[in-house]
Amino acid sequence: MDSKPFQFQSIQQPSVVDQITQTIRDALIRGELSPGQKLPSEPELARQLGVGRSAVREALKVLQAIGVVESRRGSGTYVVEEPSDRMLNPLSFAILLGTNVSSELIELRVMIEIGYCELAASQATAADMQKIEQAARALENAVSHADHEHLAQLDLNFHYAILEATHNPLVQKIGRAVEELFFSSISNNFKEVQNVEQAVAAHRDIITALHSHDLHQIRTAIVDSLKNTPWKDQVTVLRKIHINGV
Amino acid sequence: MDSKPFQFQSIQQPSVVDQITQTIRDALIRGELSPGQKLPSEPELARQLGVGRSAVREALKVLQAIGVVESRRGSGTYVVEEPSDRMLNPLSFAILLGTNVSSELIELRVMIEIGYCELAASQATAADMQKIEQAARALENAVSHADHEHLAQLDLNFHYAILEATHNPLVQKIGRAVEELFFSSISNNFKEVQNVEQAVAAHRDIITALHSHDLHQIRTAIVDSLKNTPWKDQVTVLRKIHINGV
DNA sequence: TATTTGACAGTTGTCTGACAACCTGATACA
DNA sequence: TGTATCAGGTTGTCAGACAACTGTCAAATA
Repeated sequence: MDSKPFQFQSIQQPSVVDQITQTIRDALIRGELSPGQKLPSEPELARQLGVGRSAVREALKVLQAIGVVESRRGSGTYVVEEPSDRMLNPLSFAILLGTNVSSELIELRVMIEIGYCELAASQATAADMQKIEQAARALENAVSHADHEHLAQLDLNFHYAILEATHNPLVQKIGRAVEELFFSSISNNFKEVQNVEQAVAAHRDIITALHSHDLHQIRTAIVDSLKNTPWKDQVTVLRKIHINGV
Repeated sequence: MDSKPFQFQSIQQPSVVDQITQTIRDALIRGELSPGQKLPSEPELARQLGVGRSAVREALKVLQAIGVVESRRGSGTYVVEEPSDRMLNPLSFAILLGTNVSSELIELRVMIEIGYCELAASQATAADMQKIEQAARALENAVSHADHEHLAQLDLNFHYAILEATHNPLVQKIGRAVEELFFSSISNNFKEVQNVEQAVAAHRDIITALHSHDLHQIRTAIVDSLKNTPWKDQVTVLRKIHINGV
């Protein structure tokens, strides 16, 4: 007889480290730990939980990477006061793995960029707009005498300036994460001067659009700005996005 | 004399663990490590990088928590094949930390929701639309005989259905993260039947808007759907967002 | 007195070594 | 051929050690 043996469901103990992470997380949920508060020291935590210090450290390192706690050498480990920049960093990892810089990533960029540009248009102060224009000029002036990496950074700065005009840290973090993903692509794209000039022109269009406060104008400016890229062949995606003759 | 002392710029070394994380991250970006591939063993990594095994372990634990790699005891550590769902969501920690449903979070939600709804409108197949309508009906039918937690889950499902219609895993992931953040708020809001009914009506408007493929209609449907919420008082934010009489 | 310096205990960062639990593939055996 | 056993490698966890750093407080200094 070749009857299959009964199959048990694989039982898996959560690792000690995961349990520690969970424990601290639960303490946060229950409000037993509040922002700014200091955690027990690592040896103390190890003693309380009956585990080794290494396990505690690994757990804390995870919480730290996620942005929940912050360790200060010589002082202690604290629950963060305000969500740190790192909080959304993992997002870029996820993005990296999920896709190979493909049409999906571009769709995401279009969506996010349109979103934060509209928000920026509605929230920007005069000073914000000045900074944005300043960032645009910086790229403009550097076109002739700067390597493509530096130029890409200036391009990034332009988008960061817009993000700052949203006055929304959350949106800024997501926006940054998305833009950074394109850095290397942009950098390579800027090896040819003509592409840089196209970017400069696109930036100018975006600025005008921001000033206009007109949704359609903003959208077209963004979409156009992304048409002159290494992924021209995926413009199909872009076309899919603007629906109503926008 | 009370001349101010010279001020040095604070110099800070990134920690060894962070450097390791960065190193592996870079290898991923450069494509030197592809999904499914096995990493060197911990002692080997420690040797190659000239660091202790603890540091390597902490770095790997971080990458593991983020969902980038997966460690199999007795076998080795591998780059994950497909981004796992158990990847703990960094965003959800934000809400634990007193970043409670603030105006910023709502802005983000409006931005993301409008984005993915437009994308869904352009990409949805007939089957997708059917699933969306089905999800809407599920909530509708449950209004009278279900607790508010269950109702909130159904509300969530409706948005998930829209997200699936985008056919973009990346957008889905981000969309889910954002929506989940509002789960508890939604849940509480649904304690009163009248609010559920408003949500049902809003869903119907959204479906109509999706069918229409009209940008303006989609935007207004989304914005309206968010007006009947516990954060009515923050509608100012919403008003700021639609710019041109949309 | 007011300020700086120095010593000290406590904390995190990192390394090393050790062992248990576990997986995998090869080997020996029936 | 198919099965059981074994050896080596790998991760999970612990323990101990030391360096680097921080905050505190008393002593020395102006």
